[in-house]
Amino acid sequence: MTADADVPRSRRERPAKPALTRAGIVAAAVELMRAEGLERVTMRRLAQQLDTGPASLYVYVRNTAELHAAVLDELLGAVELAPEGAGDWRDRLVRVLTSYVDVLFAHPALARSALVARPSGAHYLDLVEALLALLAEGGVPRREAAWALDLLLQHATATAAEQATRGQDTEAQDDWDALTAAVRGAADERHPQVATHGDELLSGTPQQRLSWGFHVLIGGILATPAPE
Amino acid sequence: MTADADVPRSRRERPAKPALTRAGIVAAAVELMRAEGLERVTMRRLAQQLDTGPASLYVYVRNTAELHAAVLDELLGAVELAPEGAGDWRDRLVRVLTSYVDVLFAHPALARSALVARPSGAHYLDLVEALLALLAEGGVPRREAAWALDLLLQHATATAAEQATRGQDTEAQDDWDALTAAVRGAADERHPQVATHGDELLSGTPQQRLSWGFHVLIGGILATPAPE
DNA sequence: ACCTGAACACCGTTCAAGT
DNA sequence: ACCTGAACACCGTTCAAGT
Repeated sequence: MTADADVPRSRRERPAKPALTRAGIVAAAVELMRAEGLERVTMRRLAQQLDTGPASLYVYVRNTAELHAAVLDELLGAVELAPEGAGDWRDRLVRVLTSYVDVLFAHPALARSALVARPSGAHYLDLVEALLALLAEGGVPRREAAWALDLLLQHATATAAEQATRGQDTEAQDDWDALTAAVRGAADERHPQVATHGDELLSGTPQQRLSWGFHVLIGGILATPAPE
Repeated sequence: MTADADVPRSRRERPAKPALTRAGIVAAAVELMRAEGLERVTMRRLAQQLDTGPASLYVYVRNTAELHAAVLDELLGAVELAPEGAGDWRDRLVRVLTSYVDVLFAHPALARSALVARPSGAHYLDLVEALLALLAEGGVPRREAAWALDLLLQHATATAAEQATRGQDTEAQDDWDALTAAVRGAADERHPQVATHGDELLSGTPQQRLSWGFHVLIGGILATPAPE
């Protein structure tokens, strides 16, 4: 309080503009995303929020993709890496992955960016560590475990990216409608298999499919040796 | 030629501007993408190419996402649905999927859009039909086949989206460098598993990993009943 | 009825010039 | 040395007004 004495009045009207730091920028980006969604986290809007010009952000962040990656890693801090309760390594593996998907589900567009620019932040490394530990506990050999890691994370991330877009967007519903229409309308001689599988193609909840996918992968991983 | 007689000279200076049609727009979009990449296939640039204003395109295409979906379906016409040569259904399944990945590899950004807005065009339906036929041939029950379809296509599409971005972009190399640096630097007590798996995490060619992924999935699919 | 000029409301990124 | 105003080169989409 007393330190304000030598700050000019004009500067005290609003809370002092905090000095820019990478951490401050990322924190503001997270806040902005929670408030308005990732698509609003642009360099210009974020700069506005921080009471500066967009050029200033480039001192601390290489580009928009790097900014989004930093936001993602921040969120990954919420993943449950050591789920409580009983269960063998498979159950715990699925629970960690499901927690990861939950985090991505809550912030749609982030999952998409995770598919494109693979993260490499501290929280992501923690997640990798936890998953590798569970695979090791299950006796999965090192090479298979390393490759399995990518497969499991890919399934989780891609599912989040797909579902996330579907839930929110209005036009995602249009996509779905178009697909169901295409499936239903495929009862011609060109697509007999599509017609036969019609109901099954549209069946199951996202949760059921995600869970089945994880079990398919775990089963396959245990049974399929990597080359070399 | 003689039909040109009653066309004013000013209109004959350049080749007659063809009437806009959805097919014409999509064809021009494909051409533009082959020449300059998907990121250049914007409404404005495409309109310029077609010698009109961007607003005119909205008469035939709902939005940019739909345009890109139409371009993707066009390209999917090149997927090898009935690969020649011997091999059981698994081999042929992997070959169809690999052909699909090859098509996406050739046009990076398209794979990303396929993950987000699930296509529903004619060529996509042909692909689905071919995959379901192979799964049926392998004795996979209807429900499992329907769900497996999504799993297989998701793996193929996501891999293409990841790899595609990595190959081209300059900053994708930066991502990779950051990741390898993170893995190499993880030899601390916080990430012992990452350190242990260091070499394996970075091992294998994209082709080896893709192929292994398909075999993991096929094995898992055959062994994992869907719920209900 | 069909088409589109012009406008609205934005973007990312760079760099010369300031402090 | 550090920071940033202003500019460059773009976007998607809408709608009133034209033919």
